[in-house]
This record gives sequence, C-alpha cells and structure tokens, in this order.
Amino acid sequence: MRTRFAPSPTGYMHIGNLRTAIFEYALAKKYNGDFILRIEDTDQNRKVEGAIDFIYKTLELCGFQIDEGPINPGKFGPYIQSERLDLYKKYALDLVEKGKAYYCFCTEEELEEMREKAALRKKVFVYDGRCSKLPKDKIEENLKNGVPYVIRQKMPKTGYTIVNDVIYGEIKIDNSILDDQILLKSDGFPTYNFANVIDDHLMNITHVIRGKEYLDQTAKYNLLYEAFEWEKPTYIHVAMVLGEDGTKLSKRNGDASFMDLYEEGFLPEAIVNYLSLLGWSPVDNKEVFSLEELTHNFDEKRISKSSSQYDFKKLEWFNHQYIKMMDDEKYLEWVKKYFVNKDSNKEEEWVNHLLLIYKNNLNYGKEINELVKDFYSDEFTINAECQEFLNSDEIIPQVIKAFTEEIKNISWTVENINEAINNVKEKLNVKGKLLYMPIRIATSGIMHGPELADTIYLIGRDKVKTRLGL
RNA sequence: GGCCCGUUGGUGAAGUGGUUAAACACACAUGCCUUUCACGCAUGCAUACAUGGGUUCAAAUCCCGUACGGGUCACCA
Repeated sequence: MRTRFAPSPTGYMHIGNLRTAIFEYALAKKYNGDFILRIEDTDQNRKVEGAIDFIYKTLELCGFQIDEGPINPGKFGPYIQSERLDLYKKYALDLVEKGKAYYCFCTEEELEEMREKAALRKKVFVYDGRCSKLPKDKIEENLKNGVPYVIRQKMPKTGYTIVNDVIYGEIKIDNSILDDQILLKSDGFPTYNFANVIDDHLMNITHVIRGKEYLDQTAKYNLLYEAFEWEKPTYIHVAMVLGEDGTKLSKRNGDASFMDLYEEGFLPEAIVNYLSLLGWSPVDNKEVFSLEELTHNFDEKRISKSSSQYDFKKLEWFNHQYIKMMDDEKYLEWVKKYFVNKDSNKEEEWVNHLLLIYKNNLNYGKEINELVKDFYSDEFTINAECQEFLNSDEIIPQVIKAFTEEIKNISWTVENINEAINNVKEKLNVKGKLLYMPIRIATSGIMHGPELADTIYLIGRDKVKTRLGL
C-alpha cells in the first residue's frame, strides 16, 4: 500500500487539499504503508519560492510522517516533476516507437481555427489526428528543422472506456469524446495527466485519492496504462469541500486556508479531526478522535459521494474540545503564542492566572486577546443594560455597599474575596443573581465574565477600590 | 451544449428493502447545576429522505423520468 500527496508548489493549502492529504495519509497508515510527497511543478509559471518547505511544514504540523519526498527521498526519486523531464520524454518516445503515439506539429493557431470551426457547427472539438498520418520523411524533416512539436497519444475513436472507482463504482466514458491527448508539451514538459501516470507507476503508487473533478479524466489515464501495459492503481475519487456559502473554495476565502487557521490559533489536531469528518464518518460515529484512531479506523469505502460544506462554527467546537483537553502548562505555553501582552508591568503569575481562567471558554488562540481586554483597560463605564439591572431592585445598592465594606481591609487573595462575597450573602440574605451581578457590575462594569472572585482579584485591589469609591 | 456525478433538517452526517412514527454531532432555544454569566449537564427545536412514476406485502434504501446543484470537455494543474 502506497499513497501519495501531489500538490502544486503554490505556497498555499486550502482545507480541501488538506482533507485529501488526510485521507491519503490515513489509508496508507492503516495498512502500514507509505505516504509519499510528490511536487507537481510542470506549470513553471505557478511555482512559488519556498513552497516545498511550506508543504513539509504543513504536513508536519498535522502530524503526518512523510515516508518519501523531495527532502527525504526514497529509492523512487526525484520527487519533483521538473527534475524528471528526461523520464517523461523517454516514455513518450517509447510510445511513439510502438506506434501508440505520434509527433504533432500543429500550431496553437491551427488548433484554434479547428476549434472555432467545430464551435460553429456546435460540436465538441476533438482533434482529428491529422498529424498521425504524416509520412515518415516529413516527420524527419520537421524534426531536423527544429519545428516545434508535441507528442500525442492515439486514442480509440469508438466504443467506451470503463473507469472503476471505489466510491462511484463503474463509469462508462464514450471514447468518441476523447481526443488524442497531449503527453509532452512543446516546451518539453509533460502534461499533468501524463506525468501523473508515469510517476504513479514508477513510484509504485497503489491507491490514488484525488478530487472528483478528475473522475471523467480517469478514462484517459486508463488508456495510458493500457498503452504501456501497466497495472492500474485503485482510484478513489472524493467529492469536493465547499465553502461556508456552499460555493467552491478559493484562495480569496482566506479562512479556508490551513495556515490562516493555524495562525488564528486553531490546533492542527483539531483541524485534522474536523476535516476528516467532512465527507467521511467512522462506523461508530465517534467525532473526537486522535490521528492514530483515525488511521486505525479509516475506511475508504465510507467516503461520501456528495460534497460537503465547511462549517466554521463546528471547527471552533472541535478546537474548543482540544483546548480543554490540554493540561494547564501546555495550554499556557500555547496560548501565549497568540496572546499580545499589552502591559509588560504585569507579573507572570498574574498573566498566567488570567489566561487560565479563560481556558474553558476559548475557541481559538487569538480570541484570548478579545476576552481578556477589559483586564488591560482602565476604562470603566456602566452601560445602559447594566444600569437597568442596577436599578431593578432596592437591595442592590446595599449589596454593593456591604461588599465595599467587606473588602476594605482584607488582604488581597481570591479566598478572601470569596469570603467577602459570602459575608455579604449572609448579612443581607441575598443570593444568586442579586448577589453576584451587582458586585460584578460595580467592580468590572460588565455582566459577563469568568469566575467572579478571580475576576476581582485580577482587576486588582487599587482599581477595585477606586471603582467602589474607596 | 455533449458527457459524468450528486441531492437525508441551517450545517456535518447515520441509515443501502421491514420495531428508523429517520440516530448522533454542530448551531439555535429552554431548563438544571455551580449561591451570577460562562463552562458542564439535560431537554427541546427544527414541519429533513429534491420531485413524479414504477417494482414490492413493504422503499430514504431498487428501477425509470423530471428538476435542481456540481464537475468536465486546454500545449492548466
């Protein structure tokens, strides 16, 4: 069992690509197989500097071990397509020799003309294969004169080709719509389809997981495998992941990028866990599971046929679960990467205390700054909603007054503050909302927040006293 | 346009002929708990099997048509 992840080096990975990688990784590891990384850079225009490191980093963050790839090659290298040009050419020529492919000297202009003609007759354009009829001496002459050429494969004109897919079953593709596919481009680079077939074969890839958009094209792949008399890999086409609005994911949708999410403070484990459930589900329907559990339970036959929509809220929920599972020490180390400390005068102990009381409320790393901001602000205003509450019962001013008295001379600890609150409760015989809300509003100015005693403690003695008019 | 694929509540989905008067999770609502909010727990919600026909004693599950959605038809990947 060998699977491969074969991205273009664009320096960007959206969650749809990642999801494919997850499936590929899980399938390989389920059977103790190999997970291979291959870089598909046959389009030189799209190449981005540092993209390979970026891909490695992404996969590493996700916890995937790459068994073979450009940086850690195995025995099937090179793993970058632009370094395999000789190989593609050799195999293309091999097919020419066998009479299964031919040189084509048609220019782009000529092709464009044919295309227009076909369009006029409202027909789908299929290259007519005229160059396959060129006499041998003409071909020799053109080659000698350096006339640019491509190499095309002869395709059957009648009948149909069967594509077998694990998810979609057997699909029939009419051969008449297949034109003689280009194997080698005039710049000497292979086409994507050709390079794929050559590499997957040479690298011993047994299972190909890819987007459903390649389903129809698989007929062309099969015909190539047949021309070479090679064994075909098992194909597993997966439906697309759509954006939150139900449309195709694109680079413009920044949130759909793995790195963006990572930088916002989403844990890779949570992202992987969430994505694995987009278009797949385990038999036991368990939702929160580790990468090991995923690889152990993965079953390619349970991949869904229909596309699924990305749901940010649910991702947040997964992330929230993983944050809660972290132990405090790890949590602090992690959350501090996202925490922008606005006041370096604060002691570390105070900061840690503050970060910790939000551990169970946090959905993603950067959110901490929003949650914590009142603790760094000297601003103290009581808004209309709070004011309304303060006016809602006669006991409220007494509660605030009693609390003020209670904390006047205590030493500043969470325990003592709690005791102060308790004393107010007993003195005035109030409890619940009427006890807590007045104190919360009077000291912090807001109605929502973490544990009250901790909140008051963290706001600090001086500030609290000022706010209470002491 | 030709061809290919899909369609279970707002979202992810379970279920592939018979105790499923369709699970579970997210979201949402309410309640409970912690003497507050939140966390957690519980309950509920949502008038969910695209639609029409057929097969069958029985269909979300099988077959055909229709609609809608997506994909694909490059010297792009």
